[in-house]
Amino acid sequence: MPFTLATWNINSVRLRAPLVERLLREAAPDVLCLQECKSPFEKIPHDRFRALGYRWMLGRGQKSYNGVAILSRLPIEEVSALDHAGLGHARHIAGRLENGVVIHNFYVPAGGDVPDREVNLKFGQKLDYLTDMRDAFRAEPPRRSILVGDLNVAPREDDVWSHRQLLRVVSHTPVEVAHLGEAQEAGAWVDVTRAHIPEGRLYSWWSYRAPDWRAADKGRRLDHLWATPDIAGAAHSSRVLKDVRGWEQPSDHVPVLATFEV
Amino acid sequence: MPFTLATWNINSVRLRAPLVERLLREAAPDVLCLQECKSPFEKIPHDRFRALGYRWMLGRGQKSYNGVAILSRLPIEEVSALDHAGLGHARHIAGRLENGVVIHNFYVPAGGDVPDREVNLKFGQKLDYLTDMRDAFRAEPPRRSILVGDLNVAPREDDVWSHRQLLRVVSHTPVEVAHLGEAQEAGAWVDVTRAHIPEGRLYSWWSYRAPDWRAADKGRRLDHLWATPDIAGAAHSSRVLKDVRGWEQPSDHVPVLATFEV
DNA sequence: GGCTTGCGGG
DNA sequence: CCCGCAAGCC
Repeated sequence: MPFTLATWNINSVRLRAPLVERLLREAAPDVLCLQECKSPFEKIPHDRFRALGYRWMLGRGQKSYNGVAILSRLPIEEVSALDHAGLGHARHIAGRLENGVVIHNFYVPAGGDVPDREVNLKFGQKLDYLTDMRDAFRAEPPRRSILVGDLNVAPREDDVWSHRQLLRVVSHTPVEVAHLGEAQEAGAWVDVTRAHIPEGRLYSWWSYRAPDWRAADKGRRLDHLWATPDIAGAAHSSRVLKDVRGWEQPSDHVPVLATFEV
Repeated sequence: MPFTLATWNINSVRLRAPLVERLLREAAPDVLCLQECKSPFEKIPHDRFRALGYRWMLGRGQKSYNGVAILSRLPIEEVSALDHAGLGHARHIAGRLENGVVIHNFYVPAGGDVPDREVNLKFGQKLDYLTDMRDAFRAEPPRRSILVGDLNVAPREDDVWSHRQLLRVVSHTPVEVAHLGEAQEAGAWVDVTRAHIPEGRLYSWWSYRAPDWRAADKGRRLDHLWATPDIAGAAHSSRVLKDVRGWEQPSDHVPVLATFEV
């Protein structure tokens, strides 16, 4: 049975519940992974999503920050909720579908402004978080797994609007790209999105600060969809829903999707 | 030439600029007096109102609190901006139309929770404000004048949903009613609204706290429209636009209007 | 219950 | 530029 998976940094799931509903209606993924819910888990309006067929919801929440959730119209059971780097943040949830596929939903720390762990605690935490991801995948190599989320790193040159201008901007610095690469390699994760769309600039995030986001197009690909090699070949139809950035009162991120024939 | 005057506590003129525009379109008063603009005067979006024909705007503003303005499609010139009770608040503006009629726009202090000036500074300031209004009208008796605004007192028994239950609630206590009465008497002000609608309960404010404001109907008449005797007889068509309380994202106050044949 | 600002965070 | 708070006020 094929299933479609989507990941979306929603930037407040309560404020943007109508947008979530619209995505569920229009793109109709079987599973939707959300980040930056900015809500205690109990206060996520599951009823509104259940009414559209999404009977299952897993996640972790906290008051004002972070928060991840998995909405699903396929049965899914919680597998883990990891606290990498010991931050005590709601940044990960993992669930398993009945077909045995495990879905990891991550919200990697943004890392603050200055890309120097000596002067910016948050940058160090981001690197530590990615290191802990790597170590966890080394300790227990994932199988039949999918990893999605806002990883807050745009690894490739064509994942940003200007490689040169962003080399010292948090999200595209070489040290972050290296850390993300090690986490990816440790799990042998295949970048499904780029496997399907290997050429050309591809972004999933455009800052709120540029009002003419579409014209300027100064985006970054911060949101990722990975799979382990044993199921990566079953994936197809990767897409990044750029138009969602133009919806009414949008998130600054857009959904990234793929379909798996498993 | 007849002209129609409206008064409305807007509770943030910037947030509710669309509602102001709707009132200007649908009720089309010649002059609209606003209170609780909650905006520096320069930041009031006069352009949007000018586009509807309201070329003149007078007022006083401050950052977060208070603020009064007069929008007009008739020429109007500023006459005064009084600081009763020495509070340094933006609570009064007065202008004169070309026909000589002076319009006073007041926002009387709400007065806090406890109706006792010994324990509640704000209640004392409210009484002092009303006393200063009285004294100013005694010192210079108004002629051909209109006074409107949120006076934050519901003077009559049928100006509140329950006279008995509100006797010790700020806005309807005997001492406030007496102070307002002295200010009214000092200017020989005619309560135009009640001259035209003498019978029955009449409210201009419903708390935000009751979600079922229309069913419960626990209102108060805090917003007033007065005129001096020399022109009060020229007034007609008083109305209180109760439906405005049901508009999208409403103010807790509704507009009060009258037309003058002067 | 809803407005403002200032804050921390993106 | 936009989010969710925490205060203070109405």
